[in-house]
Amino acid sequence: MKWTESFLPTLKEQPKNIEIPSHALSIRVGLIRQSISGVHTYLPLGWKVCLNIINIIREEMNKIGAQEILLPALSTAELWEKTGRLAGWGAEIFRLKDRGNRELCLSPTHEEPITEFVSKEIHSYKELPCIFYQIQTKFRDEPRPRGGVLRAREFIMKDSYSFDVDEASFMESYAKHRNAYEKILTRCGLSYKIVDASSGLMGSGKSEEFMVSSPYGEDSIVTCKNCEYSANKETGKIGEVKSTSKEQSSELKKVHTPVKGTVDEISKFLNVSADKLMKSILYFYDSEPVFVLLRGNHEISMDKLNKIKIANTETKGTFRIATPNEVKTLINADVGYISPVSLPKPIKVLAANSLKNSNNLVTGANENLYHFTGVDIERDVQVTQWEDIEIPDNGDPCPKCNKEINLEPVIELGHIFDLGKKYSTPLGATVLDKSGQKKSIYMGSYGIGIERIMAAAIETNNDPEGIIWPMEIAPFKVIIIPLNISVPEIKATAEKIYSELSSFEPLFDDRDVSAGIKFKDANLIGIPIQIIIGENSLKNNEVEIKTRDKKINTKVNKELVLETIQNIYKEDRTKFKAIKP
RNA sequence: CGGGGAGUAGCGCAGUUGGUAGCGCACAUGGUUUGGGACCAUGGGGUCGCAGGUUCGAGUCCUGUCUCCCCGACCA
Repeated sequence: MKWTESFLPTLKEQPKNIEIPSHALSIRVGLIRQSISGVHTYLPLGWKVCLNIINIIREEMNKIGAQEILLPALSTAELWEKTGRLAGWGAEIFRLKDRGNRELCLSPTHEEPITEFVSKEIHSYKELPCIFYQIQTKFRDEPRPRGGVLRAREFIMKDSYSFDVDEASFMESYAKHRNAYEKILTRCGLSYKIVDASSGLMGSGKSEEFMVSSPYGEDSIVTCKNCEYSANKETGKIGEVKSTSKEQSSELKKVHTPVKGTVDEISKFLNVSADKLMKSILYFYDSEPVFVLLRGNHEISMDKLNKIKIANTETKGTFRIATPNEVKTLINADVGYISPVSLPKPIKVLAANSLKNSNNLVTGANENLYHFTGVDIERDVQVTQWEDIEIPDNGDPCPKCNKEINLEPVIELGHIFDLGKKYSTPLGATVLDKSGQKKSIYMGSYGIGIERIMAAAIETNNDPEGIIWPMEIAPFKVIIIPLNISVPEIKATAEKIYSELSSFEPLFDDRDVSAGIKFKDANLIGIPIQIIIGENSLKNNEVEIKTRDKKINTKVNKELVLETIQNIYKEDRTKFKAIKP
């Protein structure tokens, strides 16, 4: 491709109001332009990168026997009602009406449409296992899009769905996907972590996420400094606190705290650290009030809480935080001044494991503007149940080895789910098994974000001058830079090299502009290999070959360019193979 | 949804007590340049986010509204 025949709008200036490096670079390099909040146009260069990523994904999906299809983006609201997800997605699902006033939506994901399709088409266990995938635009009305394509309202996802007769067979489909995802991300030049995750709205069982470490990531994972343990912050377990020798318990005392009842205010006022505060939050478990106790420096994990069954109740209920009015009525004090300590009528107490054996704590005194100090949880609180209900924090003990864990921000690139029969049962996707029995199909779903891969690749491969594309997703592998196109010899050499290298998708910077502009642009766009043709080296019949990652900077005879480039490319392939056999 | 900020040329910005709409870059034409974002000359480009209002007169003051960005809440 010749530069003068291409649309490559690079920007010299940093776009204003943009904080995230990959976002700013995407704009400066001319990969994307925002249309409306969270919705983007892909320019030729950006789309080329997306297509490269898509090609890798296609190859790896086809290798595991998945078949590509294309489901519609539009579906009826009714379909989503059948699985309860219309309400589950809430405002995040884009909805519209057709001319016949029928309620439609733009699919945010495709479990429902694919399951409906399969329910009509697949009837026998002999047709299973089966994997369908598609690469398609998804629509999610995110409350706050950010970071360019990192969190968008319209984005491209490869989503696949596996259909198996039983769990054992599903496990194989799942393992195939897990392996394919590892290959995809490795080929995209990313180093990733696979962590246990919360399946949230999507699934019912196990799920795992593919994460890339980045300070601009919106998710967090916990990893152990000592062992292999890692998980999403939401689901990460907290180990049992070591029974360290506990300090002498002081007497329970009621103190005047004429400040707001927040952890910050109270810890500042009493000059105690947040971890010495005991957060007491009133919830309703169905209709029964329950105190939930946390350490002051910890947050509750709703994901964990929702999995807990309160002892001696028959069925699993749901938790709902009490309203300020309900708190006032029940306790006669405001939120921030309540606790289960010295309550006239007892309320069930669900306490976080991290509070075990704790003493000299501060908590609400059930009277506005008063707190207790010297609380010993064993002595002063009737805990009915101990559970792991907190979001882990830096320094908490690892659930596997009890050493310290570490919180780390990450970008989520992929998420794979064990769906079980969550969709097949309500939508009637069944097969007849060997004995002629009707069985709901065992499903899995697997998503990976195309633009997020692009953004993550930029986020983890850039320097102050621009992007450093990983070879396989680079929009061009090679850029040919004749320093002065108006010198006939330079022009002729450049053109010759350009045609020699056609198999490497070279970009030929044939603009008649100063060398500085060409160097800056080449570094900004981040094409992996640069071939520089200038008068100085041409005197010795040589041209310069540099890699954008600065590892190679050499001069070679102009007849040996093709061979040199082939070697550099081969070397890069070897690197890829070395990471993942 | 809460808090903060911003909308003036394609991009980045200035615009004083209300008085003819500006600068840099980019763009076009001609010329000089050509190893790290060159130079000279000339030129095109704006209903100042939108709608009302005050005024002889509004980019500027008032009211409403839309959009975008940042922090938080929420969220595969």
